[in-house]
Amino acid sequence: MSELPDYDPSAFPPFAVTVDIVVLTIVDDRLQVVLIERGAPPFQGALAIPGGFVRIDEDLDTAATRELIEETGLDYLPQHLEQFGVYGQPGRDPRMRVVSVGYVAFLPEIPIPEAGTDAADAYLVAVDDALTDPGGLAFDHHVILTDAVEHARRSLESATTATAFLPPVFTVTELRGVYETVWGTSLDPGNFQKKVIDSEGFVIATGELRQGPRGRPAELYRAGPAETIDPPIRR
Amino acid sequence: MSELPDYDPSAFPPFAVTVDIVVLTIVDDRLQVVLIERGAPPFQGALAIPGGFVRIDEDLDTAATRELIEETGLDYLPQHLEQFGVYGQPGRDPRMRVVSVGYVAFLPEIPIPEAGTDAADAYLVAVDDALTDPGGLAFDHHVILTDAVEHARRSLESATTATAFLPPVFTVTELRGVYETVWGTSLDPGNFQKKVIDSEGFVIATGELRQGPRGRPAELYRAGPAETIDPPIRR
DNA sequence: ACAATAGTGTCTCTCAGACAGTATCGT
DNA sequence: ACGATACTGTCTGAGAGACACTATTGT
Repeated sequence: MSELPDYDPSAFPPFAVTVDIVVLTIVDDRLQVVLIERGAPPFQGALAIPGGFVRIDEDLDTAATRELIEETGLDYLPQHLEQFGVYGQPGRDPRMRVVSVGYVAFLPEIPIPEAGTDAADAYLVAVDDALTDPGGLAFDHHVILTDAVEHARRSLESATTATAFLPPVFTVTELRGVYETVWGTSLDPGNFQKKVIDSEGFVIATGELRQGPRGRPAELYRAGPAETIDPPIRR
Repeated sequence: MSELPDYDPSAFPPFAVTVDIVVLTIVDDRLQVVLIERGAPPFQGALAIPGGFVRIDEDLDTAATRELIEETGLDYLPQHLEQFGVYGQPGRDPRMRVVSVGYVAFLPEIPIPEAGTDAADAYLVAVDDALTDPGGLAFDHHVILTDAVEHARRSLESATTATAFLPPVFTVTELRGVYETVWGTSLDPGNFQKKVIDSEGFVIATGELRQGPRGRPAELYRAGPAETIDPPIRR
């Protein structure tokens, strides 16, 4: 079958469609992901990326937003929720044919509830730890998490998504910390400062200062209107 | 419903899953796309991106490859077939809930059959023409084609995908023509030459020459092993 | 010789990276 | 005063773009 006209609507192959949400945040200078513990087979007791069925009258993005709010108890609409891939290998769910749309969300360090609205327990796990054992996650979630992190790393290069990891007001040093944590590199503070300030619309100075425990007070910024960084910041 | 354990496999929302293949090629220095004419409602007589149902035991990439071969009569495996997005808006197909996975393929100028294995007529249409009228394509295929072209444009910047538009052996001028056609810009011949030759593993000199209708003969190259271009070629 | 196409050399400007230097705080 | 952190200035080298120049063909 290769085109729509000649099909029987009652005989199409039965698929389930789900969204999986990779919620990334930075805590203790480590990139962390929200994982839930599965309470029933298959993969009972294993950690999994939160997700759920798309409702029959619901848009994919809407389903992703709904699931994110259900799982994290978020009380506002996430700014950065991006689709990064589709996973439909037959047998990836042993019970039936499931096609899953992968989304990645960037959140500031906020209180993530230990359990969502459903009975499952939710945890914040360092990405490095979650990926050490290739079979440590349920289903094909090891691949999905790997792809999500790579998507996030690339996104920081030419998009202004890094600010989504931070509260509304932040310092340049904190922004640099996001890059260093997500990329796993260290960046020159002086050069990063100039690059960010020169990049039109990336950050906006508030005029306020914040005093840290030591040293000169840092100027406070908020996210600017720009969505891309040109030229990009290189890893 | 937010997690898999507590669902009834016989009561999941019934979705159909399809793949849509945006086949891009360059003919007459214009970026062209393979479109088929729909023979039945809805959108009877309108042009549409070729696609079809994913079989119940078939991988998404396999389904895309199969559809591509069915639609174009290709007798080899395409090197560049990339997933670029998922389209699942309720109502995008008026008959039922269809989630479609978008793939884009790059082909050299080869004889595209005017009709595939099914009864539908197939055409090669300039992308600019196909996108002039926002309602000119069936379903949401205007959006899908727009996204596919943007994916292709970005792909040329930092990946070596441009060679997929050319035969196995080609000149640097022909490669530059791919960039100019896909990007809709004009590039400096001298600078492009140096950039491509200096880019490790992008192209490999064959030592052969090809004489055009006029001028100095051009050296012939074939695609190299590199998959990325670093630093990228900027638009 | 001349036009046309292929390819090289040269100059300039931008920008990333290295790193020294200055500013402003707490102790 | 001193250390720590924030920020600025300066130098250098890589690379993109503009463009002149050379190379090799057909007419």
